[in-house]
Amino acid sequence: MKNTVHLFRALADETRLRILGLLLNSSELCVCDITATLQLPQSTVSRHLAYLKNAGWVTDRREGVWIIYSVTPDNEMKKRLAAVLKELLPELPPVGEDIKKITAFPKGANCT
Amino acid sequence: MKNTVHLFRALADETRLRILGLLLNSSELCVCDITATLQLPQSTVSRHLAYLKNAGWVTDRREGVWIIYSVTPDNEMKKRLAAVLKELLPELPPVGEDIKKITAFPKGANCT
DNA sequence: TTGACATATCTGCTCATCCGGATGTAAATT
DNA sequence: AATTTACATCCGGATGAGCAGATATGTCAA
Repeated sequence: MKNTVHLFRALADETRLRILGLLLNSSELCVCDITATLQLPQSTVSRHLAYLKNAGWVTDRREGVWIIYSVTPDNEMKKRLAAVLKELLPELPPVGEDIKKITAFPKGANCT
Repeated sequence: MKNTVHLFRALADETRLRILGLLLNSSELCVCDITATLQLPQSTVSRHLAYLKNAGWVTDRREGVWIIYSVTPDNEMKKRLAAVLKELLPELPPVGEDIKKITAFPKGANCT
């Protein structure tokens, strides 16, 4: 139960919904691409990614210099919710814009 | 977007998930039945119901002395989420117990 | 109209979370 | 080893949410 509450609390924030919107539609992304897309301080993005990771919404893996995040629903509740979010989040104004932005530049374009 | 955040924030609380679990499986309930089932102070239940109402999850109507609450998803996001919650919330320990409790006594049994 | 009960709101407090700059850490390249 | 790049964490302040007791409102019944 506490996990479920934590799960929803992670969704109760605009920045985190934008991040999830991006990740659900891009399969995986590094922190710098997300930061560049959202136009927010890197510390803010990093903190929200940590929150999502802690709530079990995303996992990260290192690939050379970068740390790659992706959505990995590990139970039925998350899977079902992820499906709904993937479909409906892009209809929200900021998320739709974000997705357009990130598909406009090639992967890794914002990392040196 | 702010509505969506508010929507999820309403789900990020154990008491409110329990209330939704009850309402989704009982179609409609008065406050005193909910209070009796959850074994929480009436003011607490009332506050959370107001929160759910404000977030657009439930609506209320007066019927004599009682105020009857029910879940009324008024957009696609809420409809899809409600479907997931109706199916999966009962699997969580407190919600499952609550539903058993409320089906055990007849409607209105807790109101004078 | 008065009393009793169901429900809502007010109140004061605590605690969690948010933010962005600054600083820390880890890996990779030279 | 030193530097650079990518990312995480710490700090201090501000805001907002949660809580439950106390109080108010509204409805019915006598």
